[in-house]
Amino acid sequence: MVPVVGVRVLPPQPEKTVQEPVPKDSLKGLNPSQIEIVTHGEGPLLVFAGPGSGKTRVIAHRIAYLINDLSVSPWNVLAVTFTNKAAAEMKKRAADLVGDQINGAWIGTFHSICLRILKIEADFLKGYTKDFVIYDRDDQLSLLKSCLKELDYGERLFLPKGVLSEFDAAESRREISFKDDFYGRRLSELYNLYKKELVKRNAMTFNDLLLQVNKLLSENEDVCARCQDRFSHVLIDEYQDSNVPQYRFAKALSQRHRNLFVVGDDSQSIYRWRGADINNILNFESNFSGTKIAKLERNYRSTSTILGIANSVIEKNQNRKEKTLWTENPEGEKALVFKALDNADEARFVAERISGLVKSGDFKWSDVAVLYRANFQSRVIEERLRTARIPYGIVSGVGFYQRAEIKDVIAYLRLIQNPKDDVSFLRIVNVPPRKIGGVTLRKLREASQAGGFALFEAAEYCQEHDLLPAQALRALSHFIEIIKELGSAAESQPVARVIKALLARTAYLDYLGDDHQRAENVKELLNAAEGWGDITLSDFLDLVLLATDEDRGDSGEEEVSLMTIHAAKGLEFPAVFVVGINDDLLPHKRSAETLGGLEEERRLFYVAVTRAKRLLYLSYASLGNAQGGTYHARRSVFLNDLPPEHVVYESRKKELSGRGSRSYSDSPSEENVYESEDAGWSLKPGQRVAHHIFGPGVVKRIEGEGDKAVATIDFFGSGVKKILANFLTV
DNA sequence: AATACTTGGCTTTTT
DNA sequence: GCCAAGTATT
Repeated sequence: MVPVVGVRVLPPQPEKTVQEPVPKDSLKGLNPSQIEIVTHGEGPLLVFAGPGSGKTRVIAHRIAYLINDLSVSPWNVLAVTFTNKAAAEMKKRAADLVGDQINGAWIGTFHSICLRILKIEADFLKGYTKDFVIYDRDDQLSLLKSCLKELDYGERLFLPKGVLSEFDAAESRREISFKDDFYGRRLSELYNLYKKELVKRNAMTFNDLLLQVNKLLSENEDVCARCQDRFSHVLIDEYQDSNVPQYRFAKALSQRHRNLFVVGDDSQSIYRWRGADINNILNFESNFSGTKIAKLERNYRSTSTILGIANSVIEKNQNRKEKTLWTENPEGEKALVFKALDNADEARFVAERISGLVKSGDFKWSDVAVLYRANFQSRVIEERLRTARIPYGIVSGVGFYQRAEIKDVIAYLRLIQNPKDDVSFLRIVNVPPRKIGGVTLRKLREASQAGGFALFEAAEYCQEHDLLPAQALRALSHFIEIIKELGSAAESQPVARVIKALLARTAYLDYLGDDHQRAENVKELLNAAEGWGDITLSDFLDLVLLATDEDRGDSGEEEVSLMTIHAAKGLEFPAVFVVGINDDLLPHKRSAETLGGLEEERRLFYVAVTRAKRLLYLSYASLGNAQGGTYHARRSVFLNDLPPEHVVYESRKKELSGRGSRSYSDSPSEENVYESEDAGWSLKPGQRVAHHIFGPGVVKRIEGEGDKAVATIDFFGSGVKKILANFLTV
């Protein structure tokens, strides 16, 4: 019952506005710091909300407070999140407090909000019509591939995936630009072509939704004023995950009324690799003058033991806002650190313990989660859980809308709505097979380039002017006919009818043959369309293209959840196993390549630890096996940061008949043997060391101590480099 | 259009 | 060392 640390620092209370502070329902069940936040007056507010501190609750209550207590019209409220799931949750929680009024407010993801704005203001868009479609990653890749073909750069230098991530990186920077070197200039040329082609196809990428709105807001005063007036109160969740365009969007919208309410936790910022900029939250104060700051540090989720571990893990990071989680929850069990012989042994440990937990009667399968750094790690675990007959489910994987059969149907719908969509055209022109092959397509492409129109238009042209062999023409005419027919159906009928007609007309389900799962998926899509009632094709596409698998994680199924740590963010489980806490894996070896990479990995570990409510198991293998052979694996440096009083160490003894033979010790002394073996801080000049990327070398100089020691190493072959001692093998 | 062979990549992934 | 995607071959 002892709080870990009880000191909370709140800034001086902002002066209360004229509104009467009479607590209504909107403040019911909140603690004092939460109330202070919910009843914040005017101006920007930044809330640092630790894990399990009631973050969603605070946002929902804030919305309710604005509407119920301050009589703000729901119409003036904008609440933004990153995922559909979070948006749905927020809306539901707010609806519980304000009822139907919530439907007046805009609550959604950055992308869905931007899409709505763009559709409303479509007249002011340059180059686009309001029928524009959204390209997902696969669509972008196939477009990019055709651009690469057109420019015909050197073979292997420009891999579509790599180029696309360069583009993503560029678009999340302050200015979209590339280096002025051989590679950069070409990238830039490629980028311009790619963007031009997107406009030509009347298609936007996910990024474009943000960029185009920002462009409108900055270039069109009327649109900007309309938006600013409309959204007098802007709320943003998970602010630490925002990127530069998202920050600009928030800034532009809130410029007039300055009521920007953001909630986040810099310690849970784990998405830098996809553009999130932790500085958005760290520099919020300087970006928005007059900012008030609040912290939510009381945790309602975990035992004080787990929080003690979490606190001491994250404390090692330099680039963070100081905060300390505390709780009035019981102390709970100590966390178990398990040293396994290898991955298989680790999996065995996990399976054994899960069985034990469930046998004890205190836990259901669904109370347990197994978390790992990288997807491939699930394989060994799965194998073991299967043999142990433990039901499990993998969270994530391919989303519903990513599946080939779903994308096919959607490609039909998109082409019907937007005949300029070449990517969709190419996807389905010969699906199901209708004898339109490479030769015909090449001719079509030539015609489209010569005449400056889209492939579908080129097909129509060829049809009218008899420009192709009779056989190809027949196949093509058939296809054109289907699309046109469905197009006119779409004008008067709801999507469900259109999809039905489309399936019938193309015999798509026959094409899938006896693959029942895939046929089921298509029927599921049809069900979804029917569920939306009289929705139009265009609205349906918008919904579907921004949708993801709903409810991940808590599927309600009676099974153990397996997922990456990234996928686990925002979730909680009574018992959590974090596996593979080895150097090179967590922290991942590639994290050493970027400045601040190690800190992000530590935040990832922090996120993993804070998912646990009651029991926490941390395991690692002493023998790794990856890419072929086995190798000597080191335990993660992060395990050095666990407070001794909160953990218990166990390891599997070698070569004892296996089953249940473990050594047990109450102190980490046994582990310390490994620590001194593994740790990088016993380095001396002249010593030979090795680095996983740069290979063997000799230590020249040491600066700093312990974790932060930096060694200057002369690598055989790759020259002199400065390396964090932690990343070296003695 | 289906099949065998080659090649490359191998952290995390939402919208 | 394994898998997926792309290419060549029939």
